[in-house]
Amino acid sequence: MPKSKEQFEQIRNERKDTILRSALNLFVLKGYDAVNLDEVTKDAHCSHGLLYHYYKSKEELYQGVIEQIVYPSCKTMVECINFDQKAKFVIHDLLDTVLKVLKSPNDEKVKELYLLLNIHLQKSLKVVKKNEQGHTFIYSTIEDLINRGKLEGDFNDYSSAELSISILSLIKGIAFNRIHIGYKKFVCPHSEVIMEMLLR
Amino acid sequence: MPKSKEQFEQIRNERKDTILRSALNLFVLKGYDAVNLDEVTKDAHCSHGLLYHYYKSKEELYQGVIEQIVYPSCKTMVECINFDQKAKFVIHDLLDTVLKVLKSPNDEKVKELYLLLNIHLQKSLKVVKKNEQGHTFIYSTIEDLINRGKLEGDFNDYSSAELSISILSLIKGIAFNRIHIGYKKFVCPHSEVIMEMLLR
Amino acid sequence: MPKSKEQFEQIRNERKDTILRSALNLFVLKGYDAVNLDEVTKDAHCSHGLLYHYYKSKEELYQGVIEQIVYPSCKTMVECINFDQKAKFVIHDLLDTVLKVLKSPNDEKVKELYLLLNIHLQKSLKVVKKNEQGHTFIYSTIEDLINRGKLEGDFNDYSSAELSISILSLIKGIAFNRIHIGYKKFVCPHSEVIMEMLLR
Amino acid sequence: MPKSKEQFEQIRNERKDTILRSALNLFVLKGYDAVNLDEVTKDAHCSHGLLYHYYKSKEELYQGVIEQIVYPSCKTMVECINFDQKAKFVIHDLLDTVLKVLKSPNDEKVKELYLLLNIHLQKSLKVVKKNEQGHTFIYSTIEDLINRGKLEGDFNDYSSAELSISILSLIKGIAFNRIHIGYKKFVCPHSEVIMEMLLR
DNA sequence: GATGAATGAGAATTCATTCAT
DNA sequence: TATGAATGAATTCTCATTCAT
Repeated sequence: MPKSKEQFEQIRNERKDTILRSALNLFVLKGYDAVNLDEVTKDAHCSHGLLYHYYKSKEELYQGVIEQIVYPSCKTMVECINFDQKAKFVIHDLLDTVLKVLKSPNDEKVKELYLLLNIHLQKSLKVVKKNEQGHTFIYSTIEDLINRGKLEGDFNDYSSAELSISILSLIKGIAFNRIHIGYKKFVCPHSEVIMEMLLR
Repeated sequence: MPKSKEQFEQIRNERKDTILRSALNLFVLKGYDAVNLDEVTKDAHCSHGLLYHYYKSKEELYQGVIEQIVYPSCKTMVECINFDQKAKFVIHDLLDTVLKVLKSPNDEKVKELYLLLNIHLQKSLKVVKKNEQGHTFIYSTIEDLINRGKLEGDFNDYSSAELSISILSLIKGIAFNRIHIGYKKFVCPHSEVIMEMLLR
Repeated sequence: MPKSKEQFEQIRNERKDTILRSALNLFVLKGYDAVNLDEVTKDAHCSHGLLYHYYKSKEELYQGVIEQIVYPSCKTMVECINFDQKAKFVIHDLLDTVLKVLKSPNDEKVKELYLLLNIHLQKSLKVVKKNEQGHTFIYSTIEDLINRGKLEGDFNDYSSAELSISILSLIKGIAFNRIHIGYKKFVCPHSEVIMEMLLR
Repeated sequence: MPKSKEQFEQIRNERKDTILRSALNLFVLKGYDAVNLDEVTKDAHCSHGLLYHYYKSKEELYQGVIEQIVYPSCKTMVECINFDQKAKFVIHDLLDTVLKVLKSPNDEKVKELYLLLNIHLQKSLKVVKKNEQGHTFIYSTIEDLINRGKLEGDFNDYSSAELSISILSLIKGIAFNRIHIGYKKFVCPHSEVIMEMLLR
């Protein structure tokens, strides 16, 4: 008697998730090109065949990581933020959310965030091209918030583009440190330090 | 008419330099692993044989890039800074120097700076291990300056480690943008914006 | 209400037939090596497990196609021909039978015929080796008929081997066209044209 | 002192030719899909790397075989035919040329001819798509000749399409036999037998 | 009888590196 | 010094086949 559709579905999802987790981990630590699929299959305790059963190529595996893990997870992170407050509080909350993740010992979350901020490192990959808008979306969201904050009289007069780039560059750099230095040695700036760049 | 020793020496150096330049360019744009030496030789208009005549391996080529181009060039950038002023002026000058490079259309200099800030991306390479101190040296230099600035009463009370990491992360992130967005679209923050994080 | 043995038997046979049909179709269109069993299972709406339940290997599947479908079907085609007439009428009838199949829009029959004529394309397969006699049987049947036709004074004096090879090569080639050009564009020669090669 | 351009060119061409010859041979005998590149490299006494140095993929190798060997060779075969005679003589000459090749013990030429007539077996390959016109060109050339022959009063009244397809199918089938049966057992029809189909 | 996840050997492809000249 | 052909190990990817249920 064959398994029910639901049973198969579950097996599939669990296996795919294991594979994606291993892949995420390695992609973050070594970079797309330096990862070889042997490592991934070993880490995920599966055969090459199975990996290719689920993902047609290395590139699709990367895409799976981004779309199945990174995006949903990062969406959840942001969802609890109230965008109806004054802009300075929104940005402060965003920074706090991000820094909280980075300060936590939960490497999984950190890696997801890192990858979100650094997908475009692999410029030649389709997923990346496909989501370039996604990336500019983040930028313009921040920029809009900064503009709002200026109208609300809280932020200084430097150009919003300049300020948003500074904020995001900073976060990206910090995430990078967190990954490559590790939880223990990592020193995390307070959100207030960063807010200094914006506040008048 | 046989060439003199000096002439040979010069040809040698010019060829090596061409190769290093091509390599630098590609390493920055694609990352160490994604670069294949065929591209390098094509870009440098030389044969595989010649490349291997000068550099024993891909890794040594990378090392050559770092030690023959990146370090000397970055040293020069910093040399004109007067470290005897008050710390806040030193840091301001440093930021100005860096931002000036990033704002200029001179991609060569930008790439050198970018690589300086991101060598440690290739953790497995010998050069990188060898120069980890180099990297920590940059951090501690900044941290020392910040400590001095605090004593001089100019900087706020956030931990110096935190502040130096913020500053460097920020610069790294900005350099990244400059590289991947290109000269034309690049928006560069003023050093004053960055100084806001430090000043009380 | 449990199914009776006959019902099971029927389900079995229907399933096997669906699989063989899909396989036949793909083998004809793409050739043995280019077919992968995934396509077959998808086309036949069955699982890998089931396919392997019925046929122990790709090769046995091919064999099944030949022995369960191609041979019986082609036997039937020929059965209605009266071999007691004069040879020239037998050959004419054979040609007409074959050309009628090729001219009809019934792709199934066309494919069966095509495979009959081209089994030996897959020289390494067991079925093919096993049935090489089958193939030479066709040749010698034609050759015998031609010999008879000569004695009956109807055919010209070219060697029978030569003539039988010509006839069969021609049919094979036409069948090939029918398959790869499709029903609509296919132009079919009249049996009389072909008979011209034989008649004195 | 490096080799001169001409020397390199010659080495290249010799090696490429060896590889193409091995490939041609195997493609003809086993079919595109059944050939594995290991056999090719072994047969050509070269490494995988070298094969890929010259041909970017299995498909390009096939293309090389067609364009570098098959086409030029077949062009040469046809070139010595005088197209200014009466159509029936042109066709007769064409048939003679082809049959002469097939009857000769020179397998190389036979294989080239075989591949010319059967490229379209690999429908999915680019070369084949690209040269579909090439194939229809052959058909229409023959058809035109037959039309001319009709006007000249030499050929019968069956449709030219039908006649040209018959002629070509026949040749294709005979070539097939020659390849798979081998020089020794091969029985070749006289061009006169074939002409019977056309002549009134 | 039936399912589709899982395997692994083997095929295609890439690329750092060597070598003869 | 300089060339580019040549290598082969490593990597990506495919697919016939097995297996637990």
